[in-house]
Amino acid sequence: MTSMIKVLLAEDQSMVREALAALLGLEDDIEVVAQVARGDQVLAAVGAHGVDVALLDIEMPGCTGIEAAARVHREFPRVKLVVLTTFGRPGYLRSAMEAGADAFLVKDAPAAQLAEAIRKVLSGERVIDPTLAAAALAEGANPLTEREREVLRAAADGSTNAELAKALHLSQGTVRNYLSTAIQKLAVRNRAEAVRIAREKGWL
Amino acid sequence: MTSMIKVLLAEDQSMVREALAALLGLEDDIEVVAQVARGDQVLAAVGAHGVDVALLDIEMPGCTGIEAAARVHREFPRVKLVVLTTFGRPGYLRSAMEAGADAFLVKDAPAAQLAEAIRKVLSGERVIDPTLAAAALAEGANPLTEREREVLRAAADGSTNAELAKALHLSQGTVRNYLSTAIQKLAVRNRAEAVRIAREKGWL
DNA sequence: CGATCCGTATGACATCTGTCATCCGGCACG
DNA sequence: CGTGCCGGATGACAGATGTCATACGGATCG
Repeated sequence: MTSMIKVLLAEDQSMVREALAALLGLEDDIEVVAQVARGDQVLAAVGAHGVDVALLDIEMPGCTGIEAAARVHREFPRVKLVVLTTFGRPGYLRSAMEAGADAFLVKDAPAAQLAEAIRKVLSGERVIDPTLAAAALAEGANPLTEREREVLRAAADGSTNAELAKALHLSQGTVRNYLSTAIQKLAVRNRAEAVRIAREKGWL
Repeated sequence: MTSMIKVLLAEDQSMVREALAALLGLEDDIEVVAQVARGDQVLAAVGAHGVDVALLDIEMPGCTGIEAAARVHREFPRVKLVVLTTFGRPGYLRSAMEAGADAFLVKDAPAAQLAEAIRKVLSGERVIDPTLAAAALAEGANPLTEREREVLRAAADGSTNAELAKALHLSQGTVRNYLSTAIQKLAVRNRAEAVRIAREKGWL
């Protein structure tokens, strides 16, 4: 072979990360040259190792894989980005694409698709599950405003209106208004459902 | 070597499952003889392949890895059980141990501990993260009654009292009473927090 | 410039939620 | 046998939540 494909692996759970490394290690044209456990370590590692492809989990401490993807895309536009996630939320796919991802894989998919996706993005292809792509398009864009998202996110842990108001420097009435509009936009009956639905769609 | 250690791998996410298989495949005394993606397929697979060790993820469709562990323990008491989970919830550890697990690992732990744990349980040892064990002991037992757990579980998706009452064949007042006592036992201020805390502790 | 949307806020109102006291029947434990 | 605890229920009450109308300043867009 002319040269190995250099891959960075970003995933917070060591066992999964090292297992994925073992999996990719079985491919004789792929070499895992760096592993990180936090989103905020991705950029530095990409710079340090001259990687060809970054494989990014979404759920990570530090920053999400999507944010990391956006940064890498800005700083190193030639590095290919594969986003890997547990949750096939259409909103995630949308954000990942906006962040410049070249492939979007769910961990439910067969392992063989991983190496395959790495080779495909390197040859300029994009890799997206067609079912997910359809779902993302069918779902439409996130209807929530930035503020509504913030309030909903803050309300997710069961905080009361008074606590939300204090935390976000808003009046209690305003908090209620935002939650009310969010509840209506999501067509649900209370904040708890709103949080759940927004999460499921990847809108939070 | 005299004989390979036969391992069953139960984990719903194909990519993770096959990656773990690749990882274990690197060990020359371990052989993954079966893989399943659902909890309710574990028992049959254990019976069919004469496995020495079953490696069980907790979060799985069909039934949880803990339930699967309990069944295997009843039917095949000589099969060693390693429970693997994303979440280091003390309540999970407790339930896993009660189900007859020999080892309890979190996916955060270094990959090397996996093969190590498999060898240790086969030699009769138990493998438990000491930090987690301490947390499980410090936390005490689940204070919620079966009914309180059920109601809380049903309330987790944001259902209203009326819906809960209908779904559980209870009066609305009774639903409120159960939620109220659960809220007090968990020392929180509303059902949303109660759900969150109970989840975190693995009491749901 | 006017229309529209966002962020913020208030007040009033209806409904939902959480608490408490109280009750019943059943079951377990000393 | 009494004393608890659990499952189940009712009614009353206070406080939290959700809805609606309305308002104002700023931004954006035609």
